[in-house]
Amino acid sequence: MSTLPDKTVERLSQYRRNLLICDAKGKEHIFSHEIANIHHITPVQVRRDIMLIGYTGTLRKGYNVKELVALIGEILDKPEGQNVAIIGAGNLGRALMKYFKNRREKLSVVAAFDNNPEKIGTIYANVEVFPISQLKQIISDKKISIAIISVPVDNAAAIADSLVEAGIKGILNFSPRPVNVPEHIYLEEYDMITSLEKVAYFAKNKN
Amino acid sequence: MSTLPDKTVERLSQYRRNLLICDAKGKEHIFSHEIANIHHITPVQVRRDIMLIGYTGTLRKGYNVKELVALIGEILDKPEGQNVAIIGAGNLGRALMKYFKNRREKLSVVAAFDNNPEKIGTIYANVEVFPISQLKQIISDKKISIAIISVPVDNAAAIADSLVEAGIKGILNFSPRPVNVPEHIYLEEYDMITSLEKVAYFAKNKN
DNA sequence: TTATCTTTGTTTTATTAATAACAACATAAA
DNA sequence: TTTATGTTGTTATTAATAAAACAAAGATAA
Repeated sequence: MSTLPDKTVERLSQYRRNLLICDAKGKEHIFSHEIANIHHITPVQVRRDIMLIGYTGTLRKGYNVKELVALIGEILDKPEGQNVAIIGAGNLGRALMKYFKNRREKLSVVAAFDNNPEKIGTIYANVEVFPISQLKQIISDKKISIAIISVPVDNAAAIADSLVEAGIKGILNFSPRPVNVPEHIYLEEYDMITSLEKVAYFAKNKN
Repeated sequence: MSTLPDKTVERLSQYRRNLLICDAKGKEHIFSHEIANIHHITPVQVRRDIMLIGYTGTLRKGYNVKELVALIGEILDKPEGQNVAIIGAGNLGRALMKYFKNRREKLSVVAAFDNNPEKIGTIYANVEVFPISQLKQIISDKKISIAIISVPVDNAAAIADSLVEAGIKGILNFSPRPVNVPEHIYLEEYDMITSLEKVAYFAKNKN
């Protein structure tokens, strides 16, 4: 499977989340327009995404929920799983730990890091907090390939450098300043302030 | 000014953030390629965005930092300011309160809401926590036009309904299930799980 | 049996966003 | 004075994304 479009990957993740809920409710089949309604998009978009991953529904019943979930899993997940570290155990870091706890079988938060001595050694949502000085060691020991940066903005750049050095493969940066990483590392930046300012801008002119 | 492209609005918010840092450092002028480097985009993109808001730099010195910040403010901000409420004072909610504290003159978090009796009446990052039962009253009293949803996923839909009823103009939803709001309200959804799964997908095949 | 309805899968078109190309201009250097 | 350099502002092109259009197929009902 050649790499899928960015936006399709995002939507597949979202489809799966809600398909799992449908499955838990005992729903066996689902139509493209039902999926579309949940996500505020068009049914065509849904069918196109599903086409791209090579799944085929049945004409009268739509898509088999379990099968579709399984196939999205094959596409998105790495069979042997991926381990995640959260750098920064402040409010945001802890929110993330709770969020991701037992969320996905193939994606586990296995360590957190912080500089605050009071936090080191504590366990939150099953995740132990280590000192940042041990970053490289533990990333290697625990075979961590993905990191989430949730430290204050002034520390983000240094953390990113350490992560690169430690051999991380993907970074999700929540700090509001972009970080620099080499080409071979996948970097996703998300900035809450920008999201809020965007809402403010578009809400400004609403009657 | 007709409405700007989505992505341009996002970038303007980011430009401003970093221009303010430049200004604080005493930097008076900045070139498009300097801005571009910070944000990992092309100088053309920067110039195009700046063109769209009608600002003009000088040929040899680039853009005047203070002037550009002021103009972005005129574009993004509402002159009389906008008030924000955060619904859900858990880890994520508190992270947001801290994040936005004194961040923008024209965008102030003026109330938080939660159902937990222990949290009600407490003040975090200068923001008081009110019971959700008072949502409508306080949104009206404090002239709040923007809300951030950071409650557990099962409560998000009901909160969204209340917010709509309370006359909110824009919503930023951090819960992982999309909410339904009428057309006349601006809705931005952001889902951390999707971001992480996206990083995992694209990092998966890195060597 | 035939017609109708509904839904999928896929191609075509439209929209949005990013990039490239380049003229205009000011400064500095020759 | 003339040429070279580097930057902006803007138009043109390309790429990415979403939407529309529609054929195919199977179920249902007439």
